[in-house]
Amino acid sequence: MEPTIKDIAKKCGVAVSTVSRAINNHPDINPKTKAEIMNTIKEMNYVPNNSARNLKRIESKTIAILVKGHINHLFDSIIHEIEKEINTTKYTFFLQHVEDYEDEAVIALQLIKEKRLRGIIFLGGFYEKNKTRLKQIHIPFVLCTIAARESLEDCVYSYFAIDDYHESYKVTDYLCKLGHKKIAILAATKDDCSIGALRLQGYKKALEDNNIEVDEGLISYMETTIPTYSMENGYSAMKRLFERKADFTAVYCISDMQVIGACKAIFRRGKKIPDDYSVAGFDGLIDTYYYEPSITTIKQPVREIGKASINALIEMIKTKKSVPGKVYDGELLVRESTRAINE
Amino acid sequence: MEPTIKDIAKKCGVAVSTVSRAINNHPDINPKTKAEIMNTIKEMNYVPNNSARNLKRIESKTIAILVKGHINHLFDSIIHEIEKEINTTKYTFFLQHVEDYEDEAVIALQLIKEKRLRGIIFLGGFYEKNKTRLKQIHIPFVLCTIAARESLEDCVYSYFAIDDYHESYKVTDYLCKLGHKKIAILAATKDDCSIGALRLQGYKKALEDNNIEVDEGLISYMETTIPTYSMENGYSAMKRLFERKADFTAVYCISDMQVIGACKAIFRRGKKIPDDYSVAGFDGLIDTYYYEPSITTIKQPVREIGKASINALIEMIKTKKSVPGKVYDGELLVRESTRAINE
DNA sequence: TTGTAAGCGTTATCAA
DNA sequence: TTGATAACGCTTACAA
Repeated sequence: MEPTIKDIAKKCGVAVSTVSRAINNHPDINPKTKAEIMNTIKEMNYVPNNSARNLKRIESKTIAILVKGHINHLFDSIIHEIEKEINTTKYTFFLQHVEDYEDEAVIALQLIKEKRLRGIIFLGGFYEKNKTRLKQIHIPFVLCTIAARESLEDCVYSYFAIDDYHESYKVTDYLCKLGHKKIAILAATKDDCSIGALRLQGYKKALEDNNIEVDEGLISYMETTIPTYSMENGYSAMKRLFERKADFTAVYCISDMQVIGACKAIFRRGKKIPDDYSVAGFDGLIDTYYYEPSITTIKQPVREIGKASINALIEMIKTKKSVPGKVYDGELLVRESTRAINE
Repeated sequence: MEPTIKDIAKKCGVAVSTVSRAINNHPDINPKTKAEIMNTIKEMNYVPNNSARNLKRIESKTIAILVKGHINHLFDSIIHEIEKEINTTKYTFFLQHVEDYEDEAVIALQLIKEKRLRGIIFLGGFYEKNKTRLKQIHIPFVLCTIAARESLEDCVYSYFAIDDYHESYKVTDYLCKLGHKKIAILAATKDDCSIGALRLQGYKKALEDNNIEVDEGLISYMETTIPTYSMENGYSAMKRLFERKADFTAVYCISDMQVIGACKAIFRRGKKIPDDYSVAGFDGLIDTYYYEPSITTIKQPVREIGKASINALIEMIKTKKSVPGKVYDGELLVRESTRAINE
């Protein structure tokens, strides 16, 4: 049987409260007793039961980061920033992945109880729907890379993200200004109603403003049977574009993972980038920098978003008041995969 | 204040035990009472406190996967397999990331207490050191992608991994057989004493067996200031190789992330792959398939390793007896980045 | 500086 | 089918 605090107390001939004081670094304890206790703790391999601790403790200093969806380089960078920033404070944090089909608000609610959380950062996910659940969260939270469109009256929260619509407009417009008239897009799934939809709308508006008619034949949607926003999906979408003999001189992919798959599909067809096709992505992942040719993309300001998120959260924990959110500008990274066209 | 089980009981005019029966799907409860209880639970937004549950519960059906280090596509694939497999059983699992500087055994010990774990899968990390801690783990565990060299007498455990030394030998030997005599390697950090060291040893042995002298000038170690096994590190290591005017016709990188960085460094220098340099990686990540040119690498059998790991764990939970581990063969994926050389 | 004892929110045992 | 009640392992007043 695993030793408990009682076993330690008994072995040391002290009360459990004394042992508790020892492990929690309370000041009012004889250093000698403490040393002795710590010793037998090591000896007996005692590990305090966290459930019991959490149950009893009034408040922790813990922050949770809930990450929606699977591995994602973009989030990875943001998490890295948050981590760096958090380590300069007295707070600790932990990561929790939330599957695509799970409701992040429900998980959050559970975690709040279980860990006595002080705050939460939501990375990805959401988009309008679970507002009701969100409202039940009575501790401060930040929506990170999620532009909160409606306001949540009773919540203490904030948000930091780019404007997906606007940034998408930006790349597409850049492609137009390069002289491209036939610009294909690798979009999200057809029924997407989150960032995928926003990015598609931005593309359409840019075309429109450049007097180019939107051609449904140049829109290739993600397959639902392949992991979303993956290289595989980009490859497949590109291939389908070719198969239906679509006529275009540039492709814009709404994510950097897709764009890499798309490039490969182009190469496989014996075509060159940017000579035959100009290609652009979205997110600013390092992968596009290392690809050959390096790929033009929109860089999300991950450092700023990460930093702002955690700082706002800590501020809100202190003041118990919402902090105004912020929408950031993305940066168009012009690289080797796009070129001007003259017809 | 958050509602507790007591509040629900009071509101429904029943005892707490009845509420408990309702939320835990016990058979001995009147469906009508249950329905009523579930209703007010929803109404009051009651969420059971997991800490209290874990504290009281005798046994869970929970398995933990402890992942060492940061995001890693290789682990991602394995986790995916484990997940699929676990979902066919009555067990549930959760992922926990362990920072490079944390001791996975310590975390495991805590988790066992806190969550009443039935089993653990360790993904990455370890390598000899924390044997003492490991021995304290009295529930079944699997070392995944970690070849356990010594045996842990009192533990119920298993391991599934490739033979890093042997596989590394395999790629290097392939390069030799292609006619390359001057083969550089992008290795791990100089002080590495885990898979990085094993892969370096395999490289050396292969050269030796092919009557090629190991040239320290052709070994480029990872920088400790850059994230390990990253594209950045590969790029940097490759650049340093060029800067010191190393003479070689092939480069072997001990990980697929590094190899992508290395390729870029080669392109930046105006050289071609495989015309000027043959390039090979290690791990079999999908990224190398989508790169242009596609990159020769050693594919780890992630499906098999993932499946075997979880199946062995469940077997061990049942029988309380260790299951023999297995060392898998990697597969040499010959692609476009390597070519024969004639001098 | 230390000990006693109450209680955190559950589940499990037993009796009704 | 239900209810009362004793744990689970810990922290924390309060008393000594």
